[in-house]
Amino acid sequence: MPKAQITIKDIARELQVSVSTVSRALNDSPDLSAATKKKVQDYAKLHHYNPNFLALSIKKRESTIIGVIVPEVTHHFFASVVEGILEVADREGFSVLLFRSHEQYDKEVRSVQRLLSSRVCGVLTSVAKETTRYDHFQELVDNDIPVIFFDRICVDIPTNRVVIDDYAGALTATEYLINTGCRKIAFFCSPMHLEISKNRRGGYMDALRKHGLPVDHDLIKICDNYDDAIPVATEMLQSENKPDAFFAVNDETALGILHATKQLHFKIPDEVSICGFTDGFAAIASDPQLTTVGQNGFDVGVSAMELLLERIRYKGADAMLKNRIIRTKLIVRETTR
Amino acid sequence: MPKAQITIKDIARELQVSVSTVSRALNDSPDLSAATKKKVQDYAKLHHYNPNFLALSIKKRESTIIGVIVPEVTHHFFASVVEGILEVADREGFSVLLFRSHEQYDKEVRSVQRLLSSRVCGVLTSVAKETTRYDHFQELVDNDIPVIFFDRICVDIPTNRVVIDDYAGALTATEYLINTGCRKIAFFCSPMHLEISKNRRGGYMDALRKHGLPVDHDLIKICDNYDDAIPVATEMLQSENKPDAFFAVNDETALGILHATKQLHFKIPDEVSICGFTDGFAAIASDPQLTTVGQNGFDVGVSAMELLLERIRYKGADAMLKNRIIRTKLIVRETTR
DNA sequence: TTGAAAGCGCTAACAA
DNA sequence: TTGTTAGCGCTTTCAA
Repeated sequence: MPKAQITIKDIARELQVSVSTVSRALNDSPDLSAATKKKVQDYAKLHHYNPNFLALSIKKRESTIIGVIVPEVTHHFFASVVEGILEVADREGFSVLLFRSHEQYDKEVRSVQRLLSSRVCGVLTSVAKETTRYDHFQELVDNDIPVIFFDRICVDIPTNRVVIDDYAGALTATEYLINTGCRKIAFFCSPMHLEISKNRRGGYMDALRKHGLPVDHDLIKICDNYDDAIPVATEMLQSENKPDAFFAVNDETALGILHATKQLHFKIPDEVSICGFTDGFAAIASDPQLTTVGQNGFDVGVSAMELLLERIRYKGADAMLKNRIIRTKLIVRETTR
Repeated sequence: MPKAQITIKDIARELQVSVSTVSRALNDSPDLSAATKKKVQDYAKLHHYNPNFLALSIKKRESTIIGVIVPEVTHHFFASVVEGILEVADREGFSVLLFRSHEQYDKEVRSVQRLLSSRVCGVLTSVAKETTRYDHFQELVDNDIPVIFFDRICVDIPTNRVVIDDYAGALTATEYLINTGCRKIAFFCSPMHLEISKNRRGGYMDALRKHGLPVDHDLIKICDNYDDAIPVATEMLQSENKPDAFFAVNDETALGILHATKQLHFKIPDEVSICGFTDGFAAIASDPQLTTVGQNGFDVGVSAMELLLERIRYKGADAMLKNRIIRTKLIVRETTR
């Protein structure tokens, strides 16, 4: 923060009025002569006066900066969420302090620390894969800073959450696979301590049960990225217990499976069906185009931000432990029958 | 910023010492008895004291928040840049206030305004497509706030820049197409007022000239996204003047062209070669996999942030109008011979 | 080794 | 209608 920008004090001095007069004029206070007000406002505009948000925050003990921590910015889903958040924030006059945990616990803790020191008025976050303790988030709550979890939520802390309807999304997708004739459906997902993994697996399993299909645990793999998916899928496809369909926790993984399947010259979707989760641009770019469960990240961001605004504005209105569920949509393209 | 967090004043009161003692202890000042220092530090730790960055900034007249404005967070390249920035920022103790212009001039102006009010210590940005006036950026410079442009730079303002080597990238890619036998190479790019368009077109044209090929302006289109590319490419492929290669300003556009080409059943790469620019995940997901000019967004972000740190730390060291050029790398995959 | 006090930019009683 | 003043959390002279 170099060469100080112009302050109300500067204006007061130049215009030979008191700082409070300037403050009132700039805040368009009613008890002020129109002439004075105009004089000050004109001068301010002319000299590009910008209110110092830092001073304002410290004085009014409330800031207009919200903190956001995401695991990874380059993941299409999280990038969309951030865009949704920025959209609402911009409209409502808030700014966003962004952090990336890179899936690491200690980075997440450090980010929370900075957020605390920055006196943000709220935090929106999706927890890192590595994280299994939640004291840092609890500290935010203890300091009365509203926390909204989205997607990768933390069930230990009672607060607002915005989740994708993982269970329903997985159930619908799996049922679709079953209804199109698949019988041995493999499931690739993230580590099981994450709620989204539990929920998606729940949907997957219930779909199988509902249709009288056995749950084969050899068909369930912890594998959630492109590179790892290729060898894992290859091995499964060459085994005795070859699946006739794959359902993956994200598009990258599904596309890795697709790659492996094509290399082994299996017909898609006739011999092997594949379904992803997310619906990023790559799902359209692939050939055959990927069937996937679309999760609208932008809406998640918008909802999370809206929930936060409610918390900030009607703080009296107790609890407000509202949750929001964002519906998914099965987008059938070419990797399923 | 709800229920005030603990302050040095609270600590001073509880410990029956003065605020200056607390301040000194927390800053590990040498002229203080070890006992007092320890007492204060222990108390602070125990009670989760977090220094108030706002107060600090206002007092020291320097903040540790940098502003970043990108056109779009969901574009893979920009998301990578943001990650690079966050990486260095985190390591060096800075926080990032993120804005998205959504390619709109007025949003960009509003973002700069907020950055000014937030008293950030520097700004990293890539200008919106819509932007043709630069007063808002000039205002940052006028207030001695270091501005670093990356990728979509602004040549009117003398400051640091980090650019992709667009010219060389385009030249290399075009030459590769020529060397593999392509003779009628179409070029799809963004609006011409952007420097990146000029530079990439420059590389494209120079490659043609160097190899004695004519520049056919019917083969140059302003078209830079997936959806628009499909009809435009389709029409070209059905015309008399059918190109035997396409070079596009980004992967999305190249993938749109790929889609159109496949629909018309042209053999790729034998009848039609395609080359993109960026190298996002979709380039790997596509089939055939996309040949593209890889631009390392992460490195751009890292370089931009490093340049900013130099500016902040050695502000005396005059000018420092260093630029950084990030090299591209032609990644040959399956859409070229 | 410690404390008192001023001041960063701003707002909001309280006075005038 | 306007000014004076205190104070938000903190650092930093200057004194003690």
